[in-house]
Amino acid sequence: MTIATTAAEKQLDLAALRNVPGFVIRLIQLKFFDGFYETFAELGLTPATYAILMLVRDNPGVVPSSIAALLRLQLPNLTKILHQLEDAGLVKRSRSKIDRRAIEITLTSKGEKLMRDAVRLTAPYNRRMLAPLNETERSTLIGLLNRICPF
Amino acid sequence: MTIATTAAEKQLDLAALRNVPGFVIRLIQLKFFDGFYETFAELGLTPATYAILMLVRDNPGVVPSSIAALLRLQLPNLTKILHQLEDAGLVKRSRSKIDRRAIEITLTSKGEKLMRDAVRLTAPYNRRMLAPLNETERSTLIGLLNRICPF
DNA sequence: TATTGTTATACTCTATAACTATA
DNA sequence: TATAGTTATAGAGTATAACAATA
Repeated sequence: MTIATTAAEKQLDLAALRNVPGFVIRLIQLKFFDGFYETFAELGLTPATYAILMLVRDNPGVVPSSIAALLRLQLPNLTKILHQLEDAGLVKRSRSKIDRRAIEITLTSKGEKLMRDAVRLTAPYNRRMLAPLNETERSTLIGLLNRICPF
Repeated sequence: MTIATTAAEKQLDLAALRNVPGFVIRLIQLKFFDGFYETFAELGLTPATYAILMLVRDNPGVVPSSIAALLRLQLPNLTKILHQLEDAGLVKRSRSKIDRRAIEITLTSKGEKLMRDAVRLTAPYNRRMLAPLNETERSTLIGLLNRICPF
């Protein structure tokens, strides 16, 4: 006989952990990541590149240090990703004329097209992840999450 | 002059990303992890070991495959952690008499004491992470999160 | 034949230190 | 002297394959 591996089968007591938001949020985040790859893998996007490209789309000329601070990435790690995105022809890096240490990041037309495709997949993805909630509850959740989001 | 690195300083447009719950949840999760280490590092706990030990506390005799399935850990990775917890004297591993392939995990008295200490820190930690919300909003958020949590 | 747990290993993500060029 | 970005590297977390013991 197989040992049951789901909470329901095993009748595990999860009451304590369910009241630890950090634990619940971690499981939800894993669910969102799994769902993200199911939805966006066909575009070659990861959660990190999606966020970076969307940030660049809405803030053309943004510099790596700003991107890193907002997305909580270390600059060395972001540098590598930006070079990959440049190699893929999705972003352009150009020296700032104001501060020649800084690199201004913008989307290429290929990058813009990719993000248009990504945007089309975003609403269905969000709906699928929040499927257990009705429209009002989704809005409430998004509002509360933004209140505790660190920016 | 220093290039501003916070969203507020740079006046970055984040409207699109704020409406992507997966993105907001990722940032919140990083905040919870940072806060967790600030609070629980003195006890030597990580988010993973906290969850494992709490699960074992409430479900003595639970087997590794059940823990792994619930916490979304791969069994080989959990095996290593469980051996570390055993070496630290926090859990006991004993062969199941029903299925001699299975290992039943229980807390030692040292493990029980550690989790009593951890529980004392949990409520203040949760309150600190949810500080921007009032009591009603915290309950609403926890309820909604549990609705979309995958178990 | 399938499952539990283990070992070994590889891969990704993240973090840190040292360097350059610019300010 | 400090900052932006880069390079190299190390560490943690996660994933996969092969195996022994048991069902």
